[in-house]
Amino acid sequence: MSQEQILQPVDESVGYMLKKASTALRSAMDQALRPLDLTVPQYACLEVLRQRPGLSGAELARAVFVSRQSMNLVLKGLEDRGLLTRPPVSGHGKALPTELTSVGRERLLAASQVLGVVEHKMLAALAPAARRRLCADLASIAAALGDEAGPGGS
Amino acid sequence: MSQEQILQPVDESVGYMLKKASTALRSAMDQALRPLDLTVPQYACLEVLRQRPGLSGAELARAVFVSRQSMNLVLKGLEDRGLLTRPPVSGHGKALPTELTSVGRERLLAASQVLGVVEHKMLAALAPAARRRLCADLASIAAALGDEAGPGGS
DNA sequence: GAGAGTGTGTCAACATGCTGACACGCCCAT
DNA sequence: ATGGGCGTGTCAGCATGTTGACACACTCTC
Repeated sequence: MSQEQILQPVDESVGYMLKKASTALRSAMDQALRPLDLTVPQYACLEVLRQRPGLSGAELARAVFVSRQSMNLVLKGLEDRGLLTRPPVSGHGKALPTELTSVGRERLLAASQVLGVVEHKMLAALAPAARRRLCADLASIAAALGDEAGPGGS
Repeated sequence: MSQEQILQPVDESVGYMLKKASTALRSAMDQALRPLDLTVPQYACLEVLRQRPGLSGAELARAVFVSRQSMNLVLKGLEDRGLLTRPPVSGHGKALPTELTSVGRERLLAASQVLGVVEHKMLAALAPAARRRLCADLASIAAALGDEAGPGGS
């Protein structure tokens, strides 16, 4: 029942620093993407879609850690702007495979380059080996906490 | 103009894993705190307040990465439940030093123990040295991206 | 062929959080 | 004492995201 390490300052807590780093990255990405009229979820959606074309909205949602509904809004916005296409089926309940348009691919490329700058800035102080180690550690954390994290819908 | 490392799968992107780990942690903490009727921001608020009693709402907001307004709602909720006290001043524009009540300290202790389990689970695969290294790396990332991240209010 | 089971897209309601803007108190320089 | 600058608390409006629920399509089993 001893107080263990409860007294440690928050700056030494992995959880706190994780939140801090994540918030900083999110903010930096948002700022970098603003000139391109893209939000972070929108970019993430495009990026996942490039790597795995034809994905349905629900699968996309799981990959980007949002709910199906939010992803639907994102997709709607991107579709209206001509960055991706979905087969215009009238009925519900049918998977709508989504694909990037050439405009979408182009926009994604621009976004990748802008975000490359951000990532470089973020990792400038870390050697390649340290980066891989960090990535592996983060993966370990995510796995240990149960992979089914995030908003799982219904 | 070469495609550089654009083709790497998302699983090897530090940014992606950072988001994934952060989401997983947030989800796990939320679930762990639910029985105590506390949300993550509420817990964070209590924890910071324990380490630095008498903090004003705005300072608290910066420490927890939320806006003053959100923090105000959090504080209101916690005050109504008797977990903390603020001097009931009528006018605006004056800093209201906040302090934990004994009930608040007690609740915070319970939360710390519950979250200790989560943290242990999260870091089980990492040796102490690796934990410190991870923490330092995350701090490095946050610093490199500019410390003034997060919702900065007006 | 009929049935359950799973996955999907959509609607409504709700919760959370932020941006913008305002009024007020404190502090320092004049 | 008086003015400006800064920090703070609060209000209104809006955007985003989630939970819960429903209708429909596909597949597998009997």
